Amino acid sequence: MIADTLEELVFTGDFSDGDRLDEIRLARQFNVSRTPIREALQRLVASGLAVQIPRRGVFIRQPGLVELMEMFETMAEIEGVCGRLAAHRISEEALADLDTANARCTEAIAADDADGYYRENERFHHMIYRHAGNGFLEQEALRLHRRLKPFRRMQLRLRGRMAQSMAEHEAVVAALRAGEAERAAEVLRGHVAIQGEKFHLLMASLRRAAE
Amino acid sequence: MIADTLEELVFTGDFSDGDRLDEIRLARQFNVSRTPIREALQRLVASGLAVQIPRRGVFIRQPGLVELMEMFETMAEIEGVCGRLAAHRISEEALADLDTANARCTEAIAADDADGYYRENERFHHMIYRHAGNGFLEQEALRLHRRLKPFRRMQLRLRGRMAQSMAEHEAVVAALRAGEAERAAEVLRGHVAIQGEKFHLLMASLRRAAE
DNA sequence: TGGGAAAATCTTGTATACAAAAATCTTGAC
DNA sequence: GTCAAGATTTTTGTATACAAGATTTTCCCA
Repeated sequence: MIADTLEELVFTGDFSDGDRLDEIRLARQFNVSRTPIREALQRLVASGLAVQIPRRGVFIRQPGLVELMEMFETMAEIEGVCGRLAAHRISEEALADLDTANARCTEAIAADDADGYYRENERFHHMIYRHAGNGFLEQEALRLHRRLKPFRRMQLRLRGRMAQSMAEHEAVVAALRAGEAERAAEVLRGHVAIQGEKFHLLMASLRRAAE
Repeated sequence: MIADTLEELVFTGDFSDGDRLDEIRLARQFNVSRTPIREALQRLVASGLAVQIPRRGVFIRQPGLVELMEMFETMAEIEGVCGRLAAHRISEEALADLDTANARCTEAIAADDADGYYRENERFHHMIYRHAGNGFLEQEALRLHRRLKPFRRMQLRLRGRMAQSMAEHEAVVAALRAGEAERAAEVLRGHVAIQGEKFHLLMASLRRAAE
């Protein structure tokens, strides 16, 4: 529970890169002893959100731009794999569910409801992972998806990105429905890879604005 | 350090599925207090080798056959991805290194040196991960590779498997050298997928022998 | 004799105390 | 005034004590 709260704090940017997570201070903050804090910190380290330097403490570690791009590329490849497998394994009902999610996405765009859009978008991707028909792969995909969540949301703010994303979703469903595995893989891979590129773009423009 | 030892014990089969890892007993065994044992157990849980049930303890959790097959399939897909990326990104020197590793593998087969074969085989795969040119993907590949290690070794015992595996390795290098990304991906995927199938075969025959 | 409730025991989870290592501060010499 | 060595403080890592929940045992009654 404490680990989740700390994770939230890292994601929401309350901690910045290189900050030391002081056990005693956190213990006071959460009104517990150091022991549960240490367990929470170990979880953060295990999930890659922090690094532990022996006898020095644990430091939060925000991924740099290059690492983020690597993570987006990996996510794109994994989604591609899920798409290729799903093309062979997905059921008719599941395809209908994907259509439903997409319809709700379109509604959300019309209503200018970014949160709603994001929620249904997430459902869409989770369904693809699920219907790859490989529970282990699904878990790995979910893990990485979750890790990239705060960064993925940012690029959705770009003008016209939501509509573009929707079109890509529909191409994915079309390929899956046709059972065209390689096309499904390629479309999904591109759909995620472009998120990484858009994110990169966003960061570059932000950096330029800061100067 | 204790976590590594425990991991070893799990891999070498000193613990079987569902065993409870008694903190007090382990503490006595390692001559330390419960605190470091608890930290080690948390690591095992984080790496998926054990599950923790609150107020009940942590239990070791060997993956069942279906999960293992899922893991092999995932590994095959990830290696395929590494191969596809590496086909575009690998250097001439690295290709030469792959050849060297393969040559050593052949020698090891001639000398009937299973350990040596396995060591060079591992180097081969690690190099492919490395030259996919994506540090994050590399780490993920290494993680899964490591997790599957004890099971991968088993299938190498099958008669003729080492020679077959070697031929596949050479096909991989040929595709990489030609820069044929899709072929490299397919060959590598097949190379790992067949390991899963062989492993399945082995388990089935072992089960039949037990009856 | 079987079933169930209560007590005893065991085990996890948390707090705290202590040891060792790292970081910081102080003091002295040049 | 600056640098370095030693002392002090801070901080992590480990041991131990205690609390709360889970399990087992025991005992009573039908």
